[in-house]
Amino acid sequence: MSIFEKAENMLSEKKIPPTPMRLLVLNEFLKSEAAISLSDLEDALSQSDRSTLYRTLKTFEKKGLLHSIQENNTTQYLLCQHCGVDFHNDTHLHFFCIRCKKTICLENTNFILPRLPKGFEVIEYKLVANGICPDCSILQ
Amino acid sequence: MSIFEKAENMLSEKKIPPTPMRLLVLNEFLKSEAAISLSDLEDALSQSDRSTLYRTLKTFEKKGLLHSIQENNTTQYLLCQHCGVDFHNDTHLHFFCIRCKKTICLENTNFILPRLPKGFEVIEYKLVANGICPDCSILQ
DNA sequence: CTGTGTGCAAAGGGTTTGCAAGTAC
DNA sequence: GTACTTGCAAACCCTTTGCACACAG
Repeated sequence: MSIFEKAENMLSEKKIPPTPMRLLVLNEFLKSEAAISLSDLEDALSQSDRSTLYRTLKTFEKKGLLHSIQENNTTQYLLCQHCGVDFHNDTHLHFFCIRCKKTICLENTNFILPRLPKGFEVIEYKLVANGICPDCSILQ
Repeated sequence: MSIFEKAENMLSEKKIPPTPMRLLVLNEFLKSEAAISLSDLEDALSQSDRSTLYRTLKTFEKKGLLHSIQENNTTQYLLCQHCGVDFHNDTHLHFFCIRCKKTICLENTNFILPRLPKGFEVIEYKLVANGICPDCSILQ
């Protein structure tokens, strides 16, 4: 299955009508290991319009294809692992490297979630650690 | 001990030279249960200059008096509990209410932190849950 | 025809910096 | 005098929206 077919499948799974623009954007996420911000996307798809990219990201997030983390004064988007429409389930840790400014998901780092005080209804967890990633650590 | 004296003590503990401006800002944090953004601070201290407030917040954060969380497209600052200069130790959960837009610390919700893959050096955790807080939940 | 997606332009908001004047040691 | 603090102004960047046009069912 090509990456293109994979993208189409992912969109239809999430009930997102596929368009060339959306396939293009989703391909960027499939190619990337790190989180992608709107600016990153503009750079990668320089011929595309910013507001279209913005709305594409919002659509993807709303439909549970992407989740977002705010760090470094921007919103960074990552592919969801186990999210549904209007339902996010990303209780794993994200890592933001203060040197290379990349954000990645750390799979297999699920937290044992604490019990919250009565009355708090959690919709979504956004768990970030920042520090220095292995690549930047080696470079000293 | 007055709130004013308390603020002075806190500043000197963190080796931050006390100025009227800084005492004013710290008082806002001592009065507030919720996180405070730069905009909030501007509203509360409307006679003060934005960049001065901005630099005050940055100084406080750097010295370990405040820590920050990014949510709702802004940086929100909260009083640290156990942080030192250039050393943050806030592994408790923060809660951002999507209705009232307030962010608070949930004390006594320390996570059992997962073991990270080799090579990742964590400087600081920023753990946020968003959802609906008890106050807003009651209001329906 | 109607709802959806896209492109262009602009507004809005938050963050950050340069510079000059003021203050403290 | 020197270092630090503050105020003013402006720049910068990211996010968001309005509107018109294109496209698909």
